[in-house]
Amino acid sequence: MSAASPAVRKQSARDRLLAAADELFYAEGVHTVGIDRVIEQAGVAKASLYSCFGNKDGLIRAYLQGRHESRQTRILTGLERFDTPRDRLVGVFDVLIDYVSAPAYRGCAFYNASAESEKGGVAEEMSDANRAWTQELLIGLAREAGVPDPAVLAAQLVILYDGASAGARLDRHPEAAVTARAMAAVLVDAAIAAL
Amino acid sequence: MSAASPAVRKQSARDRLLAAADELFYAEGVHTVGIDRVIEQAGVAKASLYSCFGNKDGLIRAYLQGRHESRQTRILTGLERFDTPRDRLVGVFDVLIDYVSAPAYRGCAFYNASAESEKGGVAEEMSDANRAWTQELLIGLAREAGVPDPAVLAAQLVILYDGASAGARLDRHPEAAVTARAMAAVLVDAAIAAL
DNA sequence: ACGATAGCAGACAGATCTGTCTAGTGTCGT
DNA sequence: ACGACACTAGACAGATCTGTCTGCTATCGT
Repeated sequence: MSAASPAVRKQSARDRLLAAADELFYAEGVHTVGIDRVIEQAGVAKASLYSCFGNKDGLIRAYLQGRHESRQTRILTGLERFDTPRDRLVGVFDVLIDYVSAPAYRGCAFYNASAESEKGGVAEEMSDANRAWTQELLIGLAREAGVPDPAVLAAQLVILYDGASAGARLDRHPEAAVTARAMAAVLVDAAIAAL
Repeated sequence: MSAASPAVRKQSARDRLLAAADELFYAEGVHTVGIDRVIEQAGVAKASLYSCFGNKDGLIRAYLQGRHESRQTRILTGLERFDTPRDRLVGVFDVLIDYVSAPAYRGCAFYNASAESEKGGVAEEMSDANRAWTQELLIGLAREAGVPDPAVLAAQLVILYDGASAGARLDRHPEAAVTARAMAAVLVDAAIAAL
């Protein structure tokens, strides 16, 4: 009962705003969706939005930051059920298959956001951070698996990952992710066998 | 001279409009760029735009149709220098490397356009046509190469292609395409060797 | 010479978007 | 009881966007 959490009553305006932005921005695009739509769905006053996030760019940043964090936990917890580094490397694609199979899947939130933002904006910055995290995750797993050149394997897996993500989006079907998982398994096993 | 070409003088308003739209829409997004920017860059009256294309959606459709056709010729002519079906399959990735290495490269025009358009719109329709063409091209080349299952190889190459395209965009560097080409070569050779 | 066609210039309507501001409400800790 | 705080409701300004409309000009085929 410390003074740490000031508003446990229902949900702060900030949280409702973020939830609405997450849904609308992802489904229809950060530029297509206007401020009014967000505050209406969140049931929040416009002044609250600007008090919490400064401006629309701040809201977009928070939206992408939230996507980044939820993706990290989704992958990390999804990987817990696998025992070996080899299985975890391939398991990243199992998590991806789940993700792109959701009916609401509309591609990579970071790619989408930067496709409709200007060069060098918030979207690019957040996307870079997200990609760096993925790359390091894969390199770390590859190193644990003891493959000769972890960075090379990781680069190849990133291509499969991006291809699966984009393909599932454009085809509106998760098949590409299933194919990518199979390709990733072959690649990982070959790299491990090359010891 | 027949009555076939009515305006050889300089360049029709339609052509200038299309050139301006191609540049601006690709560089900044179909939704971000307004009609006024396009007509200003084209040096054309607003009424001409609406007389030529009906509305903005019509201009977007024509822009994507133009991208589709120029991509077809770029790939087809780029493939002419290769002699065997095997080399042409891998050659698709050589053409891709050239494309993503251009400083103005900003990812797949169809993905970008559909990322900022609503579901079921023009962008999706044009993207579907473009992807179907690519898939059929790869299946045809794989069949010519005599691989056991052309559709499977084509599906795998599409993933590499999409991954290279998206990766080069997000990393702002063509490296992913080079890696994808190497992966494609391994895949194609393995499929041919499996005869 | 004379329509027909294509194009230009720009005002205008109506919608929509971001961001600001005022004024008021309810809840908390003290 | 009271001040601080978070929030609400909505008007408002100013910009921007799509699309229409009027009026004018130049060129081309016949």
